[in-house]
Amino acid sequence: MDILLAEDQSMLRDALAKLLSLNDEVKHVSLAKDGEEAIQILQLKIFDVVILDIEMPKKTGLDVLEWIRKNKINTKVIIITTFKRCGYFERAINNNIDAYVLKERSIDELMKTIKNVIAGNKEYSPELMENIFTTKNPLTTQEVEILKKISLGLSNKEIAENLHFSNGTIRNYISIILMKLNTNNRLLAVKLAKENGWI
Amino acid sequence: MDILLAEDQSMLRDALAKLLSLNDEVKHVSLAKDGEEAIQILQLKIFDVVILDIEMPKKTGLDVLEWIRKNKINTKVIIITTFKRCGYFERAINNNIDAYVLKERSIDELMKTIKNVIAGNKEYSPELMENIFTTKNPLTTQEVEILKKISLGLSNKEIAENLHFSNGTIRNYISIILMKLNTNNRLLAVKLAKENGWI
DNA sequence: ACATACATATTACATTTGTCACATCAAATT
DNA sequence: AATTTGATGTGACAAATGTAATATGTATGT
Repeated sequence: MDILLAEDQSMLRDALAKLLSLNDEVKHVSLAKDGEEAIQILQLKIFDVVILDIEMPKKTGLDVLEWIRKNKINTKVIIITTFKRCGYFERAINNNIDAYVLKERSIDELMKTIKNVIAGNKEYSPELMENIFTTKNPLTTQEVEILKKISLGLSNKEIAENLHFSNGTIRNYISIILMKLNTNNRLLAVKLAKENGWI
Repeated sequence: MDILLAEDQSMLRDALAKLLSLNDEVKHVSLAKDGEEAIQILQLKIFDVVILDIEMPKKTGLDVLEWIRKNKINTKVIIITTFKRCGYFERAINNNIDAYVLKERSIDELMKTIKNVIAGNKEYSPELMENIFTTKNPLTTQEVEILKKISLGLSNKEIAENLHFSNGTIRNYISIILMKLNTNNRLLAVKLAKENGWI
């Protein structure tokens, strides 16, 4: 088995690589420290399995997943992440992810998952399956865009200039965002959206 | 060497434990999944080195460190963390930490650090030493308290009620906070303070 | 062709947030 | 005893934020 492992936290990347290599069935483990590097490596070589962390600099694991599917790279993809963000999970599912597991698992379980996806099976973390239908992101792309600006600390006026809208339009959008999220100020909206992985 | 490892993320805990155990000099690695568990285990057994993650449920690694020093437990303590928060670092230094390293290191380096502290040396991540003097928390305890409330999304009025002050007083405090942090709205202040580990 | 939805904008308004100057009182300092 | 300092409060104001009703042009569906 040839494996590509993309994970930004050196210690975990290093540890996982060493432990995976100890396994007889694993031929070689390539490493990437961010999404961009992962994509570069994927263009040079074929892997049986690609293991992606989500939150990485440059490009996220989800970005890499989308790139893999768009370019029809023939490989299994496993997402490993700390975060129980349903938004992340949803996006992964939409891109036909093979396995989605939380870092709350052990290495042995990860090994099992790897064999499992190579055998052609899917494997989703059950904790996430539960919530998936209840907490779907209610915001449109535009609204998400605006909420992201808010989360950076921009004022309405700044957002308006930034996105080439009138101040009033932005205020309207924000009003709708607050209504949808059932919050009554921008800070709460940002907090809620972050907790759910929507921004 | 007897080692206690406290880390909430199972995958990393598991991986680190396995790799540390592979080393001949390591006799046994005990595991804790949060700060509270770590303290319990520390009451039962003596360790040469305790390795603590900071952000854990129940009690943080810094809480455990403080407990160790207060109870005069004879052991070396290493903090490993993802976060370059100077506030964290400051608190660790004040409690006579033996080593403070970022998770951006490899396992081999961690092993070196362990030997190093057992030999009686200190080891601080150099990235953090640079900033420590430049970015000291300028806020008073009261101000931090208020900023925390803000970060939860409370309005001025709510904070006032919550802390038994007048609305105006809270506004004054916030005004001072914004001035100190050189920001012009509450969201930016929260963002900045979080990035620096002040709240 | 017509109705509907969508994105954008305007206006007016109420509320919240942030600034500033100053008041009060108690505790600490000189 | 007089002064300074710190914590708390007030009032007045400007600016930002949030709400709501409504308008307009474009695209979409039937």
